[in-house]
Amino acid sequence: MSAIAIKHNDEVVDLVTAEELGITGEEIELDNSPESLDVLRHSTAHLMAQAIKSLYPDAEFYVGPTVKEGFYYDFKTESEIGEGDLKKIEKQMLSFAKKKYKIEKYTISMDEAKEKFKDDHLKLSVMERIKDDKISIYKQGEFEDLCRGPHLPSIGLIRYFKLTKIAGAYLGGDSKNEMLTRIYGIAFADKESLKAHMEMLVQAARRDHRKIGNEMKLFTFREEVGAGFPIWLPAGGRLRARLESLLFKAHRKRGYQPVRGPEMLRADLWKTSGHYQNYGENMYFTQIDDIEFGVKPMNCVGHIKVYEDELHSYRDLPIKYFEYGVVHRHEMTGALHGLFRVREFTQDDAHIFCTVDQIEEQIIEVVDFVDKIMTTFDFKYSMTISTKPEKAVGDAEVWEKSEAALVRAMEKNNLPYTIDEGGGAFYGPKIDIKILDAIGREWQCGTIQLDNNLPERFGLEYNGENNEKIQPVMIHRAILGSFERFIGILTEHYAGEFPMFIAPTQVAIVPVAETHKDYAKQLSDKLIDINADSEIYAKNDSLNKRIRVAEKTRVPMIVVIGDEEIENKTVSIRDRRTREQYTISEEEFLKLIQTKINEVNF
RNA sequence: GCCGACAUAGCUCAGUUGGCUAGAGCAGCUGAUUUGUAAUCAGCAGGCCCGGGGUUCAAAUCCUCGUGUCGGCACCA
Repeated sequence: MSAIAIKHNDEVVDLVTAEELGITGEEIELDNSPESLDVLRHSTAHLMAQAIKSLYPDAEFYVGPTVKEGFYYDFKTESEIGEGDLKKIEKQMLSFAKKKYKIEKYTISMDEAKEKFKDDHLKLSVMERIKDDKISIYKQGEFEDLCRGPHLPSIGLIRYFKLTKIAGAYLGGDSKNEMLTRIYGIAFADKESLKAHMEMLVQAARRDHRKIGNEMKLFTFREEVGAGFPIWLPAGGRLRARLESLLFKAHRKRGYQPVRGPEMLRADLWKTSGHYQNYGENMYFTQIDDIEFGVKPMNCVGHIKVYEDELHSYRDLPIKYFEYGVVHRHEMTGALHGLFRVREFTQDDAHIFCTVDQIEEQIIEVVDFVDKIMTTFDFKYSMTISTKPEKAVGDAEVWEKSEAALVRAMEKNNLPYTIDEGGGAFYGPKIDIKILDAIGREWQCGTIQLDNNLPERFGLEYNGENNEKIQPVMIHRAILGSFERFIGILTEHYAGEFPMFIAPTQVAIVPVAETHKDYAKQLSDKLIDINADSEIYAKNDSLNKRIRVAEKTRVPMIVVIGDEEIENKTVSIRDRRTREQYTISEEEFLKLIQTKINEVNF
């Protein structure tokens, strides 16, 4: 093996550049190390561009970087390119690769470059973004492209790649600009890694909550109902109810009061809150008797009205209201995605009204709450504090105090966090919780936001020690984010194999023959008494078939009941994963289920 | 919203260059069988081929406008 690039002062430099500058460094070989793959994929992107150019001579190219999952190239052509054309492009790429063109490099001045590419409006707009007055050009065969590199010494080294997706993308990532065609691809140093990657994609697709939700009959969508409005089916309803009741208890323990605001409120209120002006595009409005109403996109206003229902003393604070709040948001059609992005969803929403001095302890409590939930579900998670943005409202001192409280809460609990400088909402700083699922994907779910704006707008107050009127701080927080999104994530996280305490059905009971049906029913009733749902598989099918079906429904536990079990008052348990069987007494079995259900407390 | 693809039975999918009564597997129903740990057998039923409109002697198939879904982009208090 020979080097494809070198590492000089921690920077990956390709061989032509190294020679040009007369520098040396640690050799990088063609393997699956991050540095090597980056070079390989970058060159593969160029090879793809070369193939596209030869197939579609009018094509103009924008940028072709490497990304987390491979590479892409943005380009423009008058021809229509569809998914079916990817194969054709791949073939062309291979035929170029076989010619083993060397990848050459030369440098020209910005002015020369502008002259050279004067008919290529995409290249010109790339150059606008470059500050340097020198432009390097990489060339392979007839094809050349301006690029910073680094690249492989020859395209002959590119063999194991695949074009994966074709899509549209706005020039410069701005929706005001024209749309280009983008093709995504992936490349590896060897065949096995490519194969493994493709297999990984298949596995990820198997976990897709839309697919599993359909198989397990958790939820569905219907064209005639409308896009983005999920329908919860019985199995999904049971799962969700379990989650709701666990969480309800957890809130009560922490002193939250269940409340409920109306689904629609007068538009004037949304003007007071600022939603009308700032969020109106995403809201649904209607008229009732000539009065305009807005369907709530958030629950805060309802909770504010609860707060306003009586006078509060500083002795009462903190006051915590929670609600499984159904909200409606007008998401754009293209954004809708299974349960992850819908137009109607239910938040596990709460608002804490407290004094400025209480912020820190409240944050600590919420963060602890978050931790309990996330570890219960085996999620790793990370937190980001977002601070004051340029466009912000409210008192500078309160901002400072609030931000400091968030940071202190993290530090005192020894919690790792990152800071997103200026990423806060206009009304206050926030902590976002990102969860990491079983296959390493990140999801934004929960959020904790400090708000001084709404208390101000609504003139909220409490009586202080000296009977003075003080404005409380409002903390918005959701831990799951929404039941829809969270259940979608859980589904993918567990690949549908939910743990006992939230599974739609805890036990599948399979009676061996018809004579054992009554006993199965009795057992099922006993399970209901301990809050476990079961399903009896007594259809006129072979035992094998019924066990197979039960396995496929992903119930956590299957018990088989026949003469022996009835005689000895036992159950024969079949473990879902290992397929092992063992027999325990009915009493032990019920206790086991009960423990498994109750062991979880947030 | 934008670019591209797709929409056939409850589900997963066939259906040729436009041409006979639109097929299969699973699920469902009926019957036989009563099963000891991953598919017993036979029969039956099931379709406005996403919805309008058009082209044609003839449309699931071609065109067009919607709706929905998928992959991205943009969006995401």
